[in-house]
Amino acid sequence: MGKNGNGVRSQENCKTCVLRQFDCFAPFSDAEEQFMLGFKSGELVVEAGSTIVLEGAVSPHLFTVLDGNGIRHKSLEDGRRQVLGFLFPGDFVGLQGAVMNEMQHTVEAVTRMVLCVFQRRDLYSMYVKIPERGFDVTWLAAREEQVLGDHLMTVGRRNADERVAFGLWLLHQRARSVGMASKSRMEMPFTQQDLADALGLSLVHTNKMLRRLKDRGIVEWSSRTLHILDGERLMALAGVDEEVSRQRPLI
Amino acid sequence: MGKNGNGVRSQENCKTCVLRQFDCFAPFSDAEEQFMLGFKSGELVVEAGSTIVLEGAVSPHLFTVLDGNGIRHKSLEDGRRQVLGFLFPGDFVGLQGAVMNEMQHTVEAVTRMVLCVFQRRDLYSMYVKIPERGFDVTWLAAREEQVLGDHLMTVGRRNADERVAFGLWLLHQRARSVGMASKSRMEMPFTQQDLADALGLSLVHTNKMLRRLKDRGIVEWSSRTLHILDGERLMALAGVDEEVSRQRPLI
DNA sequence: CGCCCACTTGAGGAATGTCAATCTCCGTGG
DNA sequence: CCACGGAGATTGACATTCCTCAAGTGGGCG
Repeated sequence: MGKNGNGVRSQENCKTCVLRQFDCFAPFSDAEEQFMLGFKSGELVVEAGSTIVLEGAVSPHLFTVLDGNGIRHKSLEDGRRQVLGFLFPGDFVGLQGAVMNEMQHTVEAVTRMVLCVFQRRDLYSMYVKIPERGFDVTWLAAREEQVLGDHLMTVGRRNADERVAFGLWLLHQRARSVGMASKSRMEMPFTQQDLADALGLSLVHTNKMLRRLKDRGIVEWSSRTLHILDGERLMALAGVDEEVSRQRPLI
Repeated sequence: MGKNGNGVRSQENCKTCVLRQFDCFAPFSDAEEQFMLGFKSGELVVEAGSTIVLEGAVSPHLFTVLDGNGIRHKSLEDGRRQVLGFLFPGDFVGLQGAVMNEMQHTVEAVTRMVLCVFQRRDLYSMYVKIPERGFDVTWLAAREEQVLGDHLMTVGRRNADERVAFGLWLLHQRARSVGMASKSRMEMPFTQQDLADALGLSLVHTNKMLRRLKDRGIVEWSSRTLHILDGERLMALAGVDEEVSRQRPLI
């Protein structure tokens, strides 16, 4: 796994991609892999805290997260920040910029991240050469819309403890699907501020709700680790059902 | 314009589609029209209050709104409702159901609506035969994601008067783009409850914010009509810039 | 050792929600 | 023609949630 100067690493085989081990991703055909190899233009490694794409900017790149975590967020002039989503391995980044022209949110690395890099200008040819993959991209966009819909519902209509429960459940769920968490334990890369900004709550109030969840024996979050003490009650409070997560495409 | 029994009307020529008159939609090539004629499977007319697609259901159809208004919303068991968006002519409905398998929100007619109907099973063939249109569908999905992101930002981080200003500005903007409003006046098909549910506010508080906006000479909403009294201040309060709305695809 | 960042906790206040009463249309039936 | 009823809008009083401010604590790292 060679690495050159500015963080862009050399290409690798997509079949052996580290993400392929997880059964949450749909398998690849040979024809697909053939195309994807040409589509992939390199790998990018960024340190924690780096901005990957900036709101309002036009980027020539698209990414798939290979490793690490990030967040997508928007900010108002006065600094109020809304986190739109948390990034995990397998997530596709920058589609908005590729089809519209400009990203309407910022993407930032929370830990060190490794990203698979694509050229925006090649995206359309994918629709022509491998329509199935084009369809997959639409699938991902529709999925993102669904997730944002849930998120909006949570922020708009649930109260603070429900929101926090929802946020923690979501993070745990996502981490588990890519092997970053066990059934009851998760290494937490995000801060309480990140969570608060995702849920439309203040940091202080979020902290108090965490305290309450701990007192109730539902979850405990301390020293960068999240413990799920009572998954059933967490899900009940979050207002979610057990997810029968079918496979999703991986670009 | 023949109409048969249960509200499904006969096909028409897409070039003469009522929506083509608006320059917010990108033009059609002949090849595209050829395909779209085959893709279109009919028209559907529904009365105000009807449900078009139901959360959790699998529908064999996709729609483009030809006339009228609707809302997309989700509800919790206890009745709390979140409006995800307002539907205007040109909007594409049911994509989630077509690519995933199940809609995660309900779509409901607020006025009498006319919809152009497509078969879900034909969608994939569009990607194969007219990749450009497949790309357009992705464009629409990405756009929807962007709009939901703005919406989430508003609900999560703006206070009540900003939210109401944002909601009214958005409705006016959308209505204008399809000729349903003048620069300072709009026929309002939605209720204050709809707006409140979109903004994550109670009906009562939304009403009080409307009162305040009226007292400040910014907007006035009475007897189903919205008057924009001071567009500049409305936009400032809503925290938006003048939209340089480029053309968008019409499916 | 000391600083910085994330987290924690309490106190007080502002924003928003809930409840309840009333009003204004507008359509329907007598 | 008028009485009635229902849906949406409006307003005031009061309750609650959540935010802001302020003052910590605790651990990691230079």
